[in-house]
Amino acid sequence: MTGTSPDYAAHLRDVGLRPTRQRVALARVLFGSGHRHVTAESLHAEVKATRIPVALATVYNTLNQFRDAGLLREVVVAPGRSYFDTNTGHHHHFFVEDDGELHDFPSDKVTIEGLPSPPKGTRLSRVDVVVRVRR
Amino acid sequence: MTGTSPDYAAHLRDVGLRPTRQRVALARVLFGSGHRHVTAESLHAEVKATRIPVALATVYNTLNQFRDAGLLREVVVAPGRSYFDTNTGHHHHFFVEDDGELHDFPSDKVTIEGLPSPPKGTRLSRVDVVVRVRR
DNA sequence: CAAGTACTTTAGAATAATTCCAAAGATGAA
DNA sequence: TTCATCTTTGGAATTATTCTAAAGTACTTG
Ligand SMILES: [Mn+2]
Ligand SMILES: [Mn+2]
Ligand SMILES: [Zn+2]
Ligand SMILES: [Zn+2]
Repeated sequence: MTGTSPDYAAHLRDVGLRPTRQRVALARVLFGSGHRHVTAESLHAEVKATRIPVALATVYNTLNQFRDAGLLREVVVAPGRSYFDTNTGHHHHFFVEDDGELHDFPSDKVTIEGLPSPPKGTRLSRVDVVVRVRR
Repeated sequence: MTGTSPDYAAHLRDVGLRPTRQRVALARVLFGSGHRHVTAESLHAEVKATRIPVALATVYNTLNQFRDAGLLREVVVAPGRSYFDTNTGHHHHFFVEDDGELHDFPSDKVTIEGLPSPPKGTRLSRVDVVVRVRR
């Protein structure tokens, strides 16, 4: 073992969320290993497998809260297909259309130049690049 | 008046679709004026306003068929928010997060360099750039 | 630590977008 | 015209997500 497990309760308090049993369990699964792309359903299944009771509605609530708190980023790639991404840094995605897989790629090698300025009255929020590929 | 109205029936036959009354009506609304971003609902409302009876299911069927035939492109920007775009040429989008508006911008001024090669076993299908902005 | 209050979770109902179904209708090849 | 094939349609079904109101938990304060 290389390190102690992070103090998720403290992290949650930091962003203004009470460290409830289910929020901590969700955080553990989400942030315990490398970066991940999950759906509400897939995350729900995973957490239930850890024997901690969580309702699907709670998973949705929590994912939305984590997103709003900046802990997660939401990526929409197809109708009815919304992923939550634990990688909140600058990066883009490959989306494999056949099976719905999502893969990160770093944005530091990618240059996007010549973007027009935002429509008047608006300010830039984020630039999403999705590279769609097929098998 | 500057020109005769396009022969939508012929266009439809060209892509292997029977020129039914509703498909022609939908094509007319979709392609009769400049480029558009429509939802199934909005298009349904528009066509019904022309006094041609169309079921919402038919609008969905037709939009999917037109998309598969390459007459339309589908743009997904938010969960539950799918637009069909009559502009199938190379271009990208501004998405105004507050109100869901979508605006085109040409891709010819934009340079995207340094994209990594697609994951093995896949070939490139399309690159979508969505610039999210806020009011 | 005991209370009390505010915040959370939850099951299930509700919504919204989209697809499916089987029957009725339209299209076009012969 | 005839007939097989393709389309349309209303309504039910599906899927993703949100809402509701009641029951449970976390923090503040005394
Ligand atoms: Mn899912
Ligand atoms: Mn819509
Ligand atoms: Zn990612
Ligand atoms: Zn467009």
